[in-house]
Amino acid sequence: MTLLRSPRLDGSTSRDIPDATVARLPVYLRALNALAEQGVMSCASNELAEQAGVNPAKLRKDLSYLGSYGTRGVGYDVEYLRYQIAREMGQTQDWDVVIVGVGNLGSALSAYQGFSTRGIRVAALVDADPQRVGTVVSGITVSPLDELDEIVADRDISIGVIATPGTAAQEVAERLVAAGITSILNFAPALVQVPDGVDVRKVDLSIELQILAYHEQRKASADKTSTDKAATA
Amino acid sequence: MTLLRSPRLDGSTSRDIPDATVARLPVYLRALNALAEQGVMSCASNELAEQAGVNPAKLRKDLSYLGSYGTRGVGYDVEYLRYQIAREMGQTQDWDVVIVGVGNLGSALSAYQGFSTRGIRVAALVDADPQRVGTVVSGITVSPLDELDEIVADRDISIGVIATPGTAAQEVAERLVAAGITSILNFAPALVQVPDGVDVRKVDLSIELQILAYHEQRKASADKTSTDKAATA
DNA sequence: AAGAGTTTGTGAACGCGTTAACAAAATCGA
DNA sequence: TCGATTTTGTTAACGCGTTCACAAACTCTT
Ligand SMILES: NC(=O)c1ccc[n+]([C@@H]2O[C@H](COP(=O)([O-])OP(=O)(O)OC[C@H]3O[C@@H](n4cnc5c(N)ncnc54)[C@H](O)[C@@H]3O)[C@@H](O)[C@H]2O)c1
Ligand SMILES: NC(=O)c1ccc[n+]([C@@H]2O[C@H](COP(=O)([O-])OP(=O)(O)OC[C@H]3O[C@@H](n4cnc5c(N)ncnc54)[C@H](O)[C@@H]3O)[C@@H](O)[C@H]2O)c1
Repeated sequence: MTLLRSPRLDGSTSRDIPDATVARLPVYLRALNALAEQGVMSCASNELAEQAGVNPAKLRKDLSYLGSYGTRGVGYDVEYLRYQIAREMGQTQDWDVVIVGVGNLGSALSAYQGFSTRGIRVAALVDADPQRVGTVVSGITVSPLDELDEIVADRDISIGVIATPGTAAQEVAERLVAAGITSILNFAPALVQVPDGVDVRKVDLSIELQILAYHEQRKASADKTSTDKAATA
Repeated sequence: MTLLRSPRLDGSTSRDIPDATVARLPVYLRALNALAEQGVMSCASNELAEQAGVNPAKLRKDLSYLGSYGTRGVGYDVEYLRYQIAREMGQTQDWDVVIVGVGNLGSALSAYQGFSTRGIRVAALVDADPQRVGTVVSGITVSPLDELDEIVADRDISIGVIATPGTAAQEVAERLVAAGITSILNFAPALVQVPDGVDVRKVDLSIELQILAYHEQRKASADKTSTDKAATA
């Protein structure tokens, strides 16, 4: 018998779920939604894993951290599993997000319709530029930076997005934390330091392309090597 | 003596660099640029590691995959190391990129000035919508999907970005591959299947926020638990 | 009721990435 | 020149994540 999980009254587990698993649960959720739309009521780990693009063993191991929601010899009930993952991910409620920096990227994020089906709602937009403040972007009026504290407090927002230039990122992070934000998604190419208890995730689109460029270079030089070899042979 | 690395004429190494290391090299590059701008000529692994936000041992281990570019008792020459990493990453040349899907996100990416300093150049924009084709976005005229093949061939583009809705992602990926693209950055919330030899990286912004929401939920329930305990005590 | 077939949940092995620790190699002062 | 000091490059231990493989648990057929 394992004592790693301690069940709670609401059915959720207190045991930490590995980071790698947490990052995949939304993928499973999406796969389950796709199956549900196709009218599939039940599925085996093989099918769900294929939909999600992962190894079936990995899928089963991931799900085992949540509990035992399948039936041996049968598989998983699509709707039931979907609900269990959604609950574990906190998707039974909507999470309000404030975006700081309403430039090209901030505007694109505000306009994105796909967040709502994933339990994310862009609740407020903030910018330092007086020219932008007061303008309406995707139906939301852009607020000045000064009002960050009230916005976060009034709407009980806990997640902030930094979409300002890198030079402003640290200052914005500090203001977000001071306002009560405890989770930050940072798009600026800059390291932000935050106190313990505040989560920061960074998305660096330049690096993604640089990694691809690296692999392209390797492919190119490998081609060259084999061509050279062929020429020598 | 180690035989893991086989030096080449141009000084590059043929040995595979671990994925985790490749993903950090651009971070080191950025840190070195920052130091160079401050007029720092030389630095120890400690200082560079702090700038980059990583463990010094990790930094040294990462750099050791490239070669032995430091001096014991002294540290690293900022400019020399910067060049070595840039060369390893393929940043001695510019990499042209084609963006497919010039909507909110595609437009934001096209407008981004930060790519150029990282060796990335948005060379072409493609969209399926006749309304968008022919319009000029960030100084680039949007081309129809039909012209993808010529664009990729003429400009010798090897990297493609998918910024279309998820439903179009697989089809777009196939057209990119058919056109000769061998690296894809996919922003659509969909799995794309590609032949061997084609690299795909996926950026899923919804998932980033969902992961933060998960941790928020855990913080909230942990608070609740401790409050409960305090109340019981 | 029992046996054949199916599929989950998990123990165990493996591999990759991280980190600590230290020998090797350089500088510096006497 | 030599010993003290600094800092790299690397080895070894550790931990996390992935994957295999299989017993346990379920269904279905006879
Ligand atoms: N646009 C992209 O595709 C892209 C790609 C990669 C990285 N990024 C990064 O994302 C961030 C945003 O990029 P962008 O293209 O939207 O930039 P942008 O210049 O279009 O917008 C930045 C916005 O931030 C606001 N701002 C500046 N300082 C501020 C402060 N202290 N507080 C609040 N708001 C402030 C500006 O007024 C502006 O509206 C940048 O850090 C950029 O490096 C963007
Ligand atoms: N905007 C965001 O902040 C955001 C956030 C997360 C994820 N995404 C994802 O990024 C992708 C793009 O998002 P967006 O907000 O820019 O969408 P969008 O609707 O604004 O733009 C999509 C563009 O793709 C074009 N398109 C459609 N089918 C095409 C095809 N077959 N070939 C070429 N072009 C085609 C459309 O004409 C349109 O211009 C989507 O998959 C979305 O889910 C966007």
